[in-house]
Amino acid sequence: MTPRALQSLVAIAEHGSLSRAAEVCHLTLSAVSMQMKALEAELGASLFDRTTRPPRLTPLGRAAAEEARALLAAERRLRDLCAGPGLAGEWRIGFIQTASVRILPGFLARAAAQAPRARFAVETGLSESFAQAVARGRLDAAVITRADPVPPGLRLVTLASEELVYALPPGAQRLAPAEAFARLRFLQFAPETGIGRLVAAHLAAAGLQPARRVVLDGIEAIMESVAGGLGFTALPAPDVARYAGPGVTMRPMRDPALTREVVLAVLAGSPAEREADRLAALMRG
Amino acid sequence: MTPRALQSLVAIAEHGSLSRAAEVCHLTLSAVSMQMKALEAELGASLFDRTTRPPRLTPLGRAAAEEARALLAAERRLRDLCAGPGLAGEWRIGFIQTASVRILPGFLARAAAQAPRARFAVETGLSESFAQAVARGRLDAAVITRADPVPPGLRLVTLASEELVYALPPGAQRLAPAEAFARLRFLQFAPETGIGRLVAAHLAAAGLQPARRVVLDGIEAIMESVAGGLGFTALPAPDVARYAGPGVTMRPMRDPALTREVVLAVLAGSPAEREADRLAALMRG
DNA sequence: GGAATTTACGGCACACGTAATAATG
DNA sequence: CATTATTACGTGTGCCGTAAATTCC
Repeated sequence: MTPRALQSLVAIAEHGSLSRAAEVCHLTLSAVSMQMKALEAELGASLFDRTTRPPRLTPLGRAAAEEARALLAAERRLRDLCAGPGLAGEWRIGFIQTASVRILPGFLARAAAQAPRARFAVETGLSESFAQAVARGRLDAAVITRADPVPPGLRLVTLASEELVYALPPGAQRLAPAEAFARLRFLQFAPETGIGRLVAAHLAAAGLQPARRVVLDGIEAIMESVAGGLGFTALPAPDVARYAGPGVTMRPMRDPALTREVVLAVLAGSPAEREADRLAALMRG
Repeated sequence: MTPRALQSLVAIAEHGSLSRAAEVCHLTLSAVSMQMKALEAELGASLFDRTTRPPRLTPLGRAAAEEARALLAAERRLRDLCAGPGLAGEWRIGFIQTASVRILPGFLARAAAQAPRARFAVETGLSESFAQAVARGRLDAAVITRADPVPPGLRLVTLASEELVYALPPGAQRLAPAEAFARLRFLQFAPETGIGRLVAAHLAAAGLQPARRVVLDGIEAIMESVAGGLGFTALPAPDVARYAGPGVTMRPMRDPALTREVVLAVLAGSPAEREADRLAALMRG
């Protein structure tokens, strides 16, 4: 049951004789004859009626040729999958929350158009666990917030650099940040997230002690709370812009400025590293 | 790209390492390693990330394993098609008109239940051309009206013996056949058909000369015409019974009696001959 | 008799096991 | 240091081409 024998069987079904099939397959008539004999022996069935010249396919032989066609089509699909240029295969990619909203849809759309032989199994989660998953090979790549130190073995490709800004609730437009920390609730993004960790470290380094603090684990929830006057926050400017309600004001951070990098993380030395730039290009748009 | 190598690839995808795959496939670790190396060379793609132990499948490798699964499933379908007992394959069978109405539906229903691995490509036509088609191998079998002499090389299995009867129109119940031939139109089934030929030969042998004759090529059309009073006819009793309208009377032929045999014709010596009895059993019900 | 298929035979390629070596965790 | 994979090497299987024998038309 070598693929070549099945190819010959299909050729016989198409051309009606072993000799013509042999020509088409660039084989000797003798080789084709032996292939068919071996095939019949292996399948334990008679595929040909040999009481006539040329031998005719039996009903079973015709059906077998049909199945052989399907098998050969599967083989061609396998070859095509690997042969073509560009991204191919099943990519397991993690996206942090902000990226799943701002990057993922465009990425999938562009990938479907420009890399039709690639499929994507996407999951959402936190930067830290994604970094570990990429390092361990459970994921091929992940879009995360860059955190120092860079885990060893990971290569990072920057997708975007985003300035963090304060978002102040309605009625607090004039409030200086220092006053805000004294007088308002600080709505803090959960510190197990990349952004949350960055903000917490920033506060500690700048010696900023919020009078009151509420920890939330969703950006949209935080911004809705800001719009509702519950307090202020510090988040990437694009997210603030995305979710800011009426009356919410955006104020650059000057204590000092803080940016977060959205990066694509891949395992250094892995095959994914060679495709990292291509993936990043699809993610940037 | 031998099937065994693909089997190994799938096993690696399932079990996560070459060594476990080798166990499962009853192969040496070395053999599996070489299979994968050969596979990558043939496909021109790297399926494994070998910077780690055990090597991990690349995204392309995972997708390739998926396609390999499909290919192996196709192989299993081919084996299953040929392995099982009973009728299998694609049978090209011809049915004459009367058989297509009275035998074909039940045959297909019983075959679907009792021979699920068989498919049937059915066509309708005339006994004579079907006999030729079976003799030439264009059809595997045909249900036809037996005609003497039996074409050489054909084997016939009787499915049914049907008496031919006269069908007389409303108002002619009392008419003796001899009178009918003198006074009524004879609605004759087209003589290129098996029944038509039989009837024509019978008339000639019995010296019966219809006063007027109309040739039609459909049994239903003939019987509708009889019911409409256009004339009388001679047809197999089951067909007359099937289509007889109100007032139509059936009268046995006594000049002398005439029967037609419905037979299954197969090519002697062909693989189909070995299945002829099984086919006939499915046709008789 | 002639075309097509099957059988016989020889060579070559290749898949696999054993064993030694290398690389990763 | 143990586990796992790769490389080296030898053997046997089996695929295929050439050529002779056979079979059907």
